[in-house]
Amino acid sequence: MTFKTTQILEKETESFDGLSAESIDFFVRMMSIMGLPRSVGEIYGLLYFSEIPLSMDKICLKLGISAGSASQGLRTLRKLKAIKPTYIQGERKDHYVAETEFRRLFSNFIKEEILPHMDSADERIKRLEINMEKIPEDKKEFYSIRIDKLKRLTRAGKRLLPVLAGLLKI
Amino acid sequence: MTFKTTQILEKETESFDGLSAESIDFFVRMMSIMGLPRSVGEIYGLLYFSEIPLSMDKICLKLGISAGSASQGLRTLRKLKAIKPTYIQGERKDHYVAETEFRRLFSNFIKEEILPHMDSADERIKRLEINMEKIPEDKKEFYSIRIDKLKRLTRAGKRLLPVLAGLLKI
DNA sequence: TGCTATTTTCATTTTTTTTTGAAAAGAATG
DNA sequence: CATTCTTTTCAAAAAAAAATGAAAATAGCA
Repeated sequence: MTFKTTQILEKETESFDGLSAESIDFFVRMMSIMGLPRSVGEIYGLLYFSEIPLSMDKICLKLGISAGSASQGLRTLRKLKAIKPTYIQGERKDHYVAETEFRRLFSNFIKEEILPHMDSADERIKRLEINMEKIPEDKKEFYSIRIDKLKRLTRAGKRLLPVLAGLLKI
Repeated sequence: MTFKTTQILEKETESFDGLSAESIDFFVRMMSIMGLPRSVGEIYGLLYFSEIPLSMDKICLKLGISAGSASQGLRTLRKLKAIKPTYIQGERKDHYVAETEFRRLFSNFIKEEILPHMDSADERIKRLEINMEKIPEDKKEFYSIRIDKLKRLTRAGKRLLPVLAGLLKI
């Protein structure tokens, strides 16, 4: 007893079951902690609990999102290697399955989304040091201690974050 | 040669120097990665490079932000223990200094902002399992493998994240 | 207690982010 | 290589998040 659009004849249902709904909810929240938009979590959540690879238009249909959103979301998930394009015999459209190894997912998230910020942080610290030159001698100590802390922070971040994903055995 | 408002007579300058500007820039970006609003980064960045404790109205004045923003931002920073209220002899206003031990800062961030999400994730997983009951026997394996992965993910998160801050020696 | 200084709250406004949808670009097929 | 199917792009719309500012609440002092 599933809803079908009149325009397109589909073999699969257009709506999703309770399991998918909960899964989508789960990943929408998780991705939102990671600063990723709702649509990205929705797509991943749908794929995570799908036994078969889904095409973009099926994703739009099931989630009720626009082609633009789906295209953007799939791009983001591809970049994070959170989904895999899968060849389907005799199908023209791309089909996607979820990458379920979270270790890989987080490792890519750190590499793509966090570490680049660390590099630009380094540049900002360099500019801080340039500004230090104008500081009177007697006040330099306070500032250089603080700048040192920032340096150690970015160094620790760059070292620690990649290790973090490695500790996940999932 | 500093700008002074006509209404309020101040001993300190209202504008901030290049060092503060870079510091604010640094923390605005860092906090934004952590999902915290601009104003929070601005306040922390200002305090981080201030030799003296600052009152809320001084913060508003220096950053050009509203009282509401400052109040909200200070509340957030207090909750994260990223700033310390400091008693100043003969001053009625609260004054704040930055907590510069990043370890403590991140540890509180994880405790306050991340771990609560893990708990609600657990509840969503419970709901997933309830939905499992309606799944036909022959399809159960696929779904229970995936649910298991989610369980292990939240368990790993709850164990790993608190350790992470401990690894920082800053 | 009453007065004043300070901080918080919150409805409204502003800004930023995300989504939409239609047009453009890019494949694949016959 | 022309046609059709599919995906991407991007300006505009919608939604979400953050900031404002004035009123309310709170705290400190005489």
